[in-house]
Amino acid sequence: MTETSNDKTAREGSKPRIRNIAELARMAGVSAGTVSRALAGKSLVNAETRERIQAIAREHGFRPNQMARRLRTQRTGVIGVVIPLGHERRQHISDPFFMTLFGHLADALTESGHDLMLSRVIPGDDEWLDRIVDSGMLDGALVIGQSNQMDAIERVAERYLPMVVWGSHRAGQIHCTVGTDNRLGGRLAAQRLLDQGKRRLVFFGDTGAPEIADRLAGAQEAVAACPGAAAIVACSTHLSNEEIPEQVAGHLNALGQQLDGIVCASDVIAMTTLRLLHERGVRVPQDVAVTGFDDVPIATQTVPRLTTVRQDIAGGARAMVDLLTQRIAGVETASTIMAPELVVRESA
Amino acid sequence: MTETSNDKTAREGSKPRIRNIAELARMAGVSAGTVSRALAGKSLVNAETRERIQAIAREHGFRPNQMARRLRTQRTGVIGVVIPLGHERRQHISDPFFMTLFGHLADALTESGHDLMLSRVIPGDDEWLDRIVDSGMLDGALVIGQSNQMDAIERVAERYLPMVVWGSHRAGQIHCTVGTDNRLGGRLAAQRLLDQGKRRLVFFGDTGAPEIADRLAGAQEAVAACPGAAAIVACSTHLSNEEIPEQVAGHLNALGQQLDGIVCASDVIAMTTLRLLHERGVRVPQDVAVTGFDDVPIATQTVPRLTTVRQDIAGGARAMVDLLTQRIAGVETASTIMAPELVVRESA
DNA sequence: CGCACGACTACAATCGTTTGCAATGCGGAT
DNA sequence: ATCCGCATTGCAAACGATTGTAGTCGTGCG
Repeated sequence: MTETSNDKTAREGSKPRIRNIAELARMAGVSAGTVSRALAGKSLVNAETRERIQAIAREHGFRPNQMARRLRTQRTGVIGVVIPLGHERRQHISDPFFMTLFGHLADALTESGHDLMLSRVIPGDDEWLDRIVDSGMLDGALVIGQSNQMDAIERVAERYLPMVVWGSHRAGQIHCTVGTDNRLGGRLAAQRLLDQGKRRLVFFGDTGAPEIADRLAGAQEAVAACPGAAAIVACSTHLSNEEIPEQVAGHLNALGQQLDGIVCASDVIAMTTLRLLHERGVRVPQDVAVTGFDDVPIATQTVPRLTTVRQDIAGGARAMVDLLTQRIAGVETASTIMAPELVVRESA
Repeated sequence: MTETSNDKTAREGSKPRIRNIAELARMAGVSAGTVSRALAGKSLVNAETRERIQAIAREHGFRPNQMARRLRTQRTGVIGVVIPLGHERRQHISDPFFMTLFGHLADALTESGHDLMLSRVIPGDDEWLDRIVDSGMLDGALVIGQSNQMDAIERVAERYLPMVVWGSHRAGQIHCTVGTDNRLGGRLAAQRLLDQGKRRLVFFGDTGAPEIADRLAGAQEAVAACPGAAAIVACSTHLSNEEIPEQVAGHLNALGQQLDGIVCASDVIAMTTLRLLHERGVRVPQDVAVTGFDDVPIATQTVPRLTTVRQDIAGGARAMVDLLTQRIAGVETASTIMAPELVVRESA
């Protein structure tokens, strides 16, 4: 304890902290402007002075104040990542899909030299997104999921270019999205079940979000095109972890033997469904087949392993950052729709 | 399309954008200082003028420039959340435990009126943390996991007060941590297996991180105290999702019938272990019992449901934010060690 | 020897707020 | 009538960097 204090004092004594560029300038015997240029590594300053200045800065661990720099240059290097929790107020952020996407976004942004600022918002009014993009500390915004906030997003997009949204693209929509063809994805999932001879399909998911609604629509298309298949039953199931087990259990009880295939709107829902079916002694996929959606990492570790519709999350994250970079530069980009892919494992 | 453009023009025409406080001041016929006070809702300005100014601001969607504000006030309202990826370079961020903690941190910070800036760093030199805390845009920093970077963290803690770290607390350590008593946790897990009559225990985890090393140490203690139990076998298993299946499979193959209990360093490792045991026809928990660690949400949805050591993640997040708030205010706080809790489900 | 030029470097304006202090105006008390 | 205090508001100095422009110095060439 005592030693520690001494060390600390000694260390700080040898390195009086430099507060700003002017102080460093005084120490180096030059002006503030020169220091600024030297630290930026510009060639306008004599190589020798530059080296000397950088040496002092390194020695004292000096780092120019970012706020001042950003105020002056009018660019922050910060990208806002926004997760609107419109239809899901609880722990949405722990959803593995969002987290995986978020992780890849963090990677891509870091790589392109940006910082990432997270905002989780529960939209209270219709100004929530305005507040974020007008905060004056963002070079651009990435919105993860449209939730039920299409209107607010659309309105901001009319005037704010550097924004890219993960989600569905609807005809005539102004805001730039990156997303999977959810309708096709839903169709692929349902088709797989139909191909396995299933005829009484059920859909678990919350159609309040446009992505999910599209998945259901796709599944319905597939069923409608299959003679002999019963119309698909849509069961509302929230995405939040706490509520899934209870809701899915409720659906399963209510439906009884009335089903032989389940299209789940996400892998998390599917995982819970698998467990509940197992507990009821229902064999998967023989008695009931189950498909997921997303193909998050844990989908490969379920029992049985999950047949699911894969979204290219890493590719999507890269696309979002690419598009955003262009939009920051003033280019008006078009939306990107990625093709989903059926990954057949054991559950269907 | 055409309508859209018109709408846009009309909208923008009716609301010329206000660039700064001075412009607003001119419109309101007052000085910039008054506007500043009015927008801050201070009582020094006449209630009537204040209302008028706020009305104009609202009308034009004006929001004071945060960079300037922060430069002037010398506080950013931003907390940095840092995830060092020292011993794990790949997709560590998608680890459910970190994500759950991260989500709760985001909640707690939002609630206390802070913004959150994420930095994932792969420590290349020993200055990575210095760069972050000296960036001049953070009021404080929260470090998630010590990885193998104790030294760098410790060095920064000597001079930088507003920092709180999730992880282990070692004697004489300067930096403030919040974490679980990992040694006790490891002991609880191993003891559970011993209580179930298991005698040949194995540990899966990467002891490069101090938390994990503590868990192993605890498990070893329990085994050492049990007559007739074989010394625990430690198998290095990385935390990254991609590598777990392969490594665990390798361990299981190598060990053959030599084990009847597995202490996993995380729920994710446990989940994969369960699946691989299932594929090999090994019954859990009859033939081999398995424990996890963390009690993340998915632990309740495995087959069979996972017996695990629970960390109070939500409580930990709150504690981290509380301590950080105190440290920002200049108080030197002590570390918090939370008690782990054995959650018995089906796997052990 | 003088002048022009190149290479640096100093000076000062600027970014948009916040905030201590001074100034103004008005009403009431002496 | 004078003065004091209170409630407002204006003024101007920070905050700490960046950057265009102007100035200085030494050198090479005519």
